Amino acid sequence: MGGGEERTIIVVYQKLLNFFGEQGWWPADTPFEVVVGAILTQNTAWRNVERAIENLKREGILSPEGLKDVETSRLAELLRPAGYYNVKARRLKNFMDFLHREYGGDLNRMFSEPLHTLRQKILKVKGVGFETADSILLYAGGKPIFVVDAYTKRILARHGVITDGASYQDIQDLFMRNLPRSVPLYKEYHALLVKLAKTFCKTKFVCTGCPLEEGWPISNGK
DNA sequence: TGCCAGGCCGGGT
DNA sequence: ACCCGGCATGGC
Repeated sequence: MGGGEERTIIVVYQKLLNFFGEQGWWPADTPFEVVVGAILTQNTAWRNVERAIENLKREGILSPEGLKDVETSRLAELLRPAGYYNVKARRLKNFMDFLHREYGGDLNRMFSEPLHTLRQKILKVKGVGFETADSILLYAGGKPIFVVDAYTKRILARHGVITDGASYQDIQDLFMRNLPRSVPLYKEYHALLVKLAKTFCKTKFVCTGCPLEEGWPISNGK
């Protein structure tokens, strides 16, 4: 680590971008769909989230009004393929309550709030933790905040950049103090880490063919 | 078949 | 300030 920290963070990005190319995240048609997807993808395979979102679209309720008005039990049934459907129905409802109560159901109004204020408020919504909040802020709101997920932790830990005990804030700070404050960069970097994990880290313990292994900046850099 | 997936909450140390 | 069990479907 030491003085190589900044270089490490940037070199990893360059390697990933060079290897995989632009990812163009988040996979959604609208900012509202990003919000819904961020909650539904909690500890869940994205393919299953897509099915649930398809259900919401088919029923014509993928909107602040639609999700506010739908019966929670019916919403849960539509979310079934995404798993944890009772929990997630409640969490979507919680966020809708918040959105309508504070901003009249208008995402643009919500995102007009200053980043730090908004982040604290979103984190108070039951069912929205650090990753979900930051995903919403970055990918739906275009706010400059770096998203840390299980993949990010696993990849950094495996390559000795962090220790297992590193907190969300530790890791987020690591990225944000070593990168320019750029929304497109934050978006792309996180997307590339997910791409890397999905491609080469099939389980928590196996990581074969990882493009970071060759010439890993920790070992060669310095 | 069992383990895992783009977490989070509530209760217990 | 951590640590754990619970929540649930679909893919490999």
